[in-house]
Amino acid sequence: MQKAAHQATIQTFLQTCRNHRLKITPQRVAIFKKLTGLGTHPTADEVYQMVKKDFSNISLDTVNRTLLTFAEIGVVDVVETFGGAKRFDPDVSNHHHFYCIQCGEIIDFKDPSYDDLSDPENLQHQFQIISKRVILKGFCNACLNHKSN
Amino acid sequence: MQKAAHQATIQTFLQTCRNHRLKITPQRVAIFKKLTGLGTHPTADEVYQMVKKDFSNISLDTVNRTLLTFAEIGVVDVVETFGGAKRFDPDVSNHHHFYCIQCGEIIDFKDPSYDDLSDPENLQHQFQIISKRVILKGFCNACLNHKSN
DNA sequence: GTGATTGCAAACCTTTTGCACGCCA
DNA sequence: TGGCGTGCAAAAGGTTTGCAATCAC
Repeated sequence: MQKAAHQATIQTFLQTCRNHRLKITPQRVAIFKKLTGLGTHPTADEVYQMVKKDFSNISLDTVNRTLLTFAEIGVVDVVETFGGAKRFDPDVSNHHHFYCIQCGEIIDFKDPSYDDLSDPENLQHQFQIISKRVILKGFCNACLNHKSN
Repeated sequence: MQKAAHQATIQTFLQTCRNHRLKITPQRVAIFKKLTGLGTHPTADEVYQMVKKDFSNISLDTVNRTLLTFAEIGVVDVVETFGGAKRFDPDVSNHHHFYCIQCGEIIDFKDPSYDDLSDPENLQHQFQIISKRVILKGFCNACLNHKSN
């Protein structure tokens, strides 16, 4: 639950924007603030619905473009999905994902033994590996409980 | 390269259809045959383009629905993507993926040390884990070569 | 001031749905 | 024969693009 350690603060966010010559607009700040502390992996539309509460005339396009820009500068990650809309992860630290094949929820988890996987023999000489993530598939707690009812 | 071991033969495919009370139609057989031996992860439209050569009046809808049906009965997998169209994997055996963040290509690889990851402590009691896959991100060989040119 | 960014609208791509016809079991 | 599966068309959902007005620097 040490979420703070995984996510950029507003100060580092502003600095990241400056480093990339990106203008600091109210829209970008509002979107960034909504993302901090989220434990979920919202779609652009979900972010739009959240931000709209504070910023009633923001457009979905802006949210979309902003999230893609954030992904380019490393403020968010685009996470793997199995069809449907793109999903964004405000937690860019090293972690892994559990995907529920029933409800589609993506659940973050940490596991030290997954964090130091070695580079595979047959790839490491020809490919440049930047990140490694383990994806588990199965049924989440909530869906298992529904089934038994 | 022992692809044959990883994919269903036409006989087991037909049996799988029967087991699931699915009718064996020329469209389904044609789609299945195009998928066997593929080392790639085509979209529905890519499969449609391939099958159309032999089956000129098949519709994209049928290909789409067939691939979803195949996923339900375990003949193909829906693989993780980072936005864009669904991609299907005819190889349903245990393997892992390298994702090139430049060209978007998904490259299969095998790695025995990745195959026996233990279930994570904090999830295994509440979640039912069905499969584990490692996703590497980075630059593939081809993209590295383009960059240096 | 000026170039990046925004909001709007339209276009585009992919997937889903409804329906009548046809074909497999 | 009966019902599943197909092809067509339309709709829906998500993303991208072009453009004029606006805003941050």
